[in-house]
Amino acid sequence: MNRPAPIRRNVPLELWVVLARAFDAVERHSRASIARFGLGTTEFGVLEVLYHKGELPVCEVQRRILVESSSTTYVVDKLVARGLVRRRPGQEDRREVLLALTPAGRLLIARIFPSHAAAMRRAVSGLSPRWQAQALDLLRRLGLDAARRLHHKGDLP
Amino acid sequence: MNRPAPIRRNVPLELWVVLARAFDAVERHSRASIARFGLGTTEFGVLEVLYHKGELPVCEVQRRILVESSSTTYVVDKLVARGLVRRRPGQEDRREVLLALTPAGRLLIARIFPSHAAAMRRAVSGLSPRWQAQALDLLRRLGLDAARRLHHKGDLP
DNA sequence: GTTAAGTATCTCGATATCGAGATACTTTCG
DNA sequence: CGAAAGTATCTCGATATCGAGATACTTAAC
Repeated sequence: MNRPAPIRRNVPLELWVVLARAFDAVERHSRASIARFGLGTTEFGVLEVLYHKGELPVCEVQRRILVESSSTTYVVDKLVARGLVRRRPGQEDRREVLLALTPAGRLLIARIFPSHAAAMRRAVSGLSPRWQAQALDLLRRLGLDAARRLHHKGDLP
Repeated sequence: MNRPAPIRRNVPLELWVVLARAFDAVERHSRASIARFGLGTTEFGVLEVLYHKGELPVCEVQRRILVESSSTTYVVDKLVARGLVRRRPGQEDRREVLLALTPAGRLLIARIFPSHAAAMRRAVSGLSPRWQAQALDLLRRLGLDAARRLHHKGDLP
């Protein structure tokens, strides 16, 4: 009935599993925190990036919040409808649409961001600051390399 | 033009960002690998857990693949329709529905799993085995603690 | 033993996300 | 210049996922 204790198993596969689990658990914290303010995580992401970076073209926002372009349009539509974000045609590059917070949007995100940041601090507080920094470094390397490999087509034989 | 080098900024928030980015990048590898076989990641997840654990009640499968119960029903419906999985009423606990692979399902997952595992090995190969083990440990601690905190209601003030 | 609370599964409606393709503009290069 | 390739955004249809609630069964409490 017992399998013969696969001591050092498949580390890469296990790493993928714990990565997914950790992301899921932390993301639930994020989702719950953001839901307090009647926003979805993607909507919050747009507000937050505009809050910290100022006016940006849609494509720049899209790259930062990790959703496809059609979803970005959808979410921005909702934020514009709620009067939190405004669109403006790009000046130098007329393909672009520039996004910025409205005063109402700025007010909202300024009010809720600190509380959300605190929630996220608690969410990752299972690691001490020292280990958080270590995890930060490892995850950055892992993510950058995996992203780089996505373009190397040779990977799927 | 340069900001004054915010040397050690908000580590928890940055950790959350790189966690999300790393998950996204590795998940794209997973998705691309699985798409080769005409399956979605959740469908693959069900096949894989039944392949490695044998017959299981729906709730057990659900816990492992990290989706809500209604989505599990939806995905299992599709797999049953394709003849890859079968349902069977639970014996001891008659609330349960037991899931198991059909011969066709077992054949399929046995055929594709090794190739997918290889793809995931490449996806996380930005870290050496030593650092993979370190990341595994940190992510496990991070995930378990974050999951534990989800029930502590005191966290959102 | 009866009731209450808990758990497992499923149904149904709502919605967030995706992917393919359309359009408009920009950059590159012969 | 002018064509071709590349990029930014949006539209539209399809679908995966969720959340609330319904049903059936089990466990715990008294």
